[in-house]
Amino acid sequence: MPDETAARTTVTERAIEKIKAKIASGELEPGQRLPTERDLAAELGLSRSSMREAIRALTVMGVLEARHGAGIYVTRLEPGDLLETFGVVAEISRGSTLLHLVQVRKILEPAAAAAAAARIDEAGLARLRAEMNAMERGTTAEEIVGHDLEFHRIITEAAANPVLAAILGGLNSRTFRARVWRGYREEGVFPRTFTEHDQIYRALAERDPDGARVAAAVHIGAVEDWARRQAGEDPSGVE
Amino acid sequence: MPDETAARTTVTERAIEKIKAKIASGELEPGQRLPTERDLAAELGLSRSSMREAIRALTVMGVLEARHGAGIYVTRLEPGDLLETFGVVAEISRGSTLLHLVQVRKILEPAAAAAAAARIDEAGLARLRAEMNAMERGTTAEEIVGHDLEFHRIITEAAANPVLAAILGGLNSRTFRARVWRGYREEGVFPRTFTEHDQIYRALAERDPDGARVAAAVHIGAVEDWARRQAGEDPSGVE
DNA sequence: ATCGTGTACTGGTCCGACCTCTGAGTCAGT
DNA sequence: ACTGACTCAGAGGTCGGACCAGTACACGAT
Repeated sequence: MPDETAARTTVTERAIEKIKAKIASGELEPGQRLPTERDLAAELGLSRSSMREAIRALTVMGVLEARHGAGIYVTRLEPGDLLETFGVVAEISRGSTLLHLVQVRKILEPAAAAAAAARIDEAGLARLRAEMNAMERGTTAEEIVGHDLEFHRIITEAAANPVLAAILGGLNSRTFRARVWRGYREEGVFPRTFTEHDQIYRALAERDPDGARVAAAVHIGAVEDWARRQAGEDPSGVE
Repeated sequence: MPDETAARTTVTERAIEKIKAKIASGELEPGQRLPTERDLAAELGLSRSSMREAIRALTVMGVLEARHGAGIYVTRLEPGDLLETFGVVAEISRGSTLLHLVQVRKILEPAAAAAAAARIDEAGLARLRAEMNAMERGTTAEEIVGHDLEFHRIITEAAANPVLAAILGGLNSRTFRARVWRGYREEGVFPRTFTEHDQIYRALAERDPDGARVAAAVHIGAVEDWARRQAGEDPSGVE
C-alpha cells in the first residue's frame, strides 16, 4: 500500500489546497502571475483537465483570476474579491435562513452606521443627500431600490472596513431585490423608508454614533418584520 | 453575427448561472439529485469537461455535492454549507484585512453572546463549564485552542442563528490558529483568556444579555489589540 | 428469505486536438 | 528615428473520447 499519506480526496481538491497553501504562506503574492495551466499540471502531477477544475474553483472563490490568452493571476486578495460568493448565499437562501440573514444585517448595519458617523466627511454626506433626493424622485421600483442600495453602500464604505462592507453588500442585494419582487409600494413602505433614511442621515451629519446606531437598527427592524412574516412562523425553532 | 445575446462569458460561467438559477427558482430543491454530468452537458449544450468545471465551482461554493459513483446532489443549502468558503477568506487574509476581520467579529460575537444569554439552557451551560475546565487542564497549545474554539462555538450555537454561527466559525478558526503560531503563552495570554471566559459564562448563567455583550466585547477587544499590532500601523487608512 | 456477487451506471482522471484571444516582436511606411 | 499594422508564439477555453474507480441495484446461489 504505497503512499497512504494521500488522504482520500480527489486530485483536484489536493491541487486546490496546494495553491491555497502557497498563497497563505506568501509564496504567491497578490497580483502575481502563476505558471501556465500546463506547467502547473505537470508540477503538481495531474492532468490539465483536473488542474483546470482546481483553477476554476479558486477563480469562483475570488482567489485567482484567469485572463484568456494572458495567463493566471492571483487577485488583490481584498475582502471585496474574496467575499463575492457571499452574495450567492443570500440569493439562494429562503425561508428561515432569510430571516437569519436579515438578523445578521441588523447586527452589522447599526455598527457600520455608528462607525460611519465618526468618519464620514462632507463629500460623503453630500452623496447621501443626492441619493435621498434621487430616491424620492424615482419612478420605477428598480430605480428606487438602486438609490436605496447606494445609500447604504455609501454608509458602509464610510465605515472604513472592507470586510464589513463586503458582507453587508451581499446581504443587501438579496434583501432589496426580494422587496422588489413583492412590490415596493405595498403598505406604504416607501414613505416610511424615506423617513428612516432621513433619520440616519441626520445622525451621521451630527456625528452622533449612538443616534446613527439606533436609527439604523429601527430601519433594519422594519425589514426584519417583513422577513419574519416571510419565514411564516415562530423564528425561535430553528434547525 | 448570430446569437449576440450570449454575453462575453465562458460557457462554464453560463452553466454555473443556469444551475444557480434553477436552484434559486425552486426548480431544484435541497437534497434533490441532478442528472448525470453527461446528461447535464448535453442539456446545456456544452462538453462534459466544461460541465465538470461548472459543477466543481458549485461544489466548492457548497451548493452541490458530488458523490463518486452515486450522482450529483443539491446540498441542504443551509448556511453552514454555503458559508464554508468564508473560512478561506480568513485563512488567506493578512495585514490590515486581518484587523478588519477581527473588528467584524467584535461586532458579531457580543451580539451572539447577548442572544445566547436569553436562550441557552442548563445543558449548554454545563458544556461551557466542561470546556472551561478542559481548557484549564490543557497542556499543548493545540489542545487549549481547541477547547477555546469549542467554548465560543457553543455560545454561537445557542444564539440560534445558523448564519451568524457560520460567519463566526470562519472568523474564529483563523484568529485562533494565528494565535497558536505566535505562541499561546506569550504575555500571559492564557490566564487572562480564562478570566474573560469566566465572565462571559457568569453573564450567560445569570441570563444577563447586556453583561454577556460587554464581557464578549472585552474578550474580543484583547484580540483586536493583537491584530492591530499585527497590522503594524494606523488602521484608519484603508483602501 | 438471505446473502454474495456481478454488472450497469456514475463521477474521477487523463489525453490530445483545436479554437480564440493576448501580447510582444517584426517590418514596412512615414 | 518613429509609428503603425501585421505576424505569430503562447496563453487560456472548448471539445471529444477513452479509461479508471467507486456505487447501487438486481440477479442467482444458498
